[in-house]
Amino acid sequence: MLSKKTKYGLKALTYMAKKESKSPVLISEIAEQENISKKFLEIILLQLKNSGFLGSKKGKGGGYYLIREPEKITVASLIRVLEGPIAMLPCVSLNFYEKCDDCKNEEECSLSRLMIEVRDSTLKVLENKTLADLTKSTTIV
Amino acid sequence: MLSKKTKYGLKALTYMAKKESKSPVLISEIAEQENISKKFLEIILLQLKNSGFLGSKKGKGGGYYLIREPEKITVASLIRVLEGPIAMLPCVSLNFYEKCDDCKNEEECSLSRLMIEVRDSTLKVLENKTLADLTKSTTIV
DNA sequence: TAAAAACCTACTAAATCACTAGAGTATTAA
DNA sequence: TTAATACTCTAGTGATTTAGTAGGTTTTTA
Repeated sequence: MLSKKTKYGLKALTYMAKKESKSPVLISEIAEQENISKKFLEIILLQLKNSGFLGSKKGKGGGYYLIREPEKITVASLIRVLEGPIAMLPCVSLNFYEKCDDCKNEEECSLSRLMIEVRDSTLKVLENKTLADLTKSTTIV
Repeated sequence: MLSKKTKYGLKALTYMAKKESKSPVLISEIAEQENISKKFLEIILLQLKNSGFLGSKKGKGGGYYLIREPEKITVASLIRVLEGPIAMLPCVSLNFYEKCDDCKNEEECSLSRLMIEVRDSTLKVLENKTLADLTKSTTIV
């Protein structure tokens, strides 16, 4: 399960990507349009800025803006920043690997092979979807 | 991420499935062999019993035993009992559906189509893997 | 009847989640 | 230069979940 933070983050970015104009978008505008608590969204957008996805401008006419093109931002990379690992177990995570403390040795673990399979099938989807894909209307598909 | 409860549950069941003999297996034996806290494992196995995967016998010579054949128990069904939803968002879960409170209407949600895709690719793996698959050695594969 | 083993009740410390309050700081338009 | 704007930072909070622990009860078998 994704946390609300991740869900909100993805929605906010999608909202920003949908707007063609490159002028900064207000936190409050996104919060209102997407039904997200403004204060909570502040934290999320700041984190996305600190991880290099967003830029910001203070003062009147300010707001947040995408730094890279939506086509170049994979959903996988966003989930990793907002949520953490994508794998179901830390011991099969590519980016957040942690050793199992209950396993004698990893090669013998009955779960790891399966969990690697799940991870790879999830990544196949998430690494190939970008922010740009999220902006496309879903109703017709 | 799966909770330790789910991980332990899957490991414990795999351990039981690996033993050919149909005689009951002790909680303490599983706990020791799989490095799981015995008290915590009690809770887990009880839950698996209450959801119809295990039977039990009290007193000397007692223990837990699998009710169905390992080949007939999908990993997906176990995760659903131990962990809950497999989907990344409640609003795209097949078995634990919950409405989004921030979405105006679900058809327009930018995330749902993607999350359905992730769900289906995960299920494709988990619905087709059984406890019997988990008992097979992973080293040679 | 004694030991074994599952079962049950209750509790807990720590972490995480989903926020909220309020002050601070940088920018810009008037 | 002042006032408004809008991001930034610090701090805290209530609810929930996680991962257990303690200790006693019931049932079964030898």
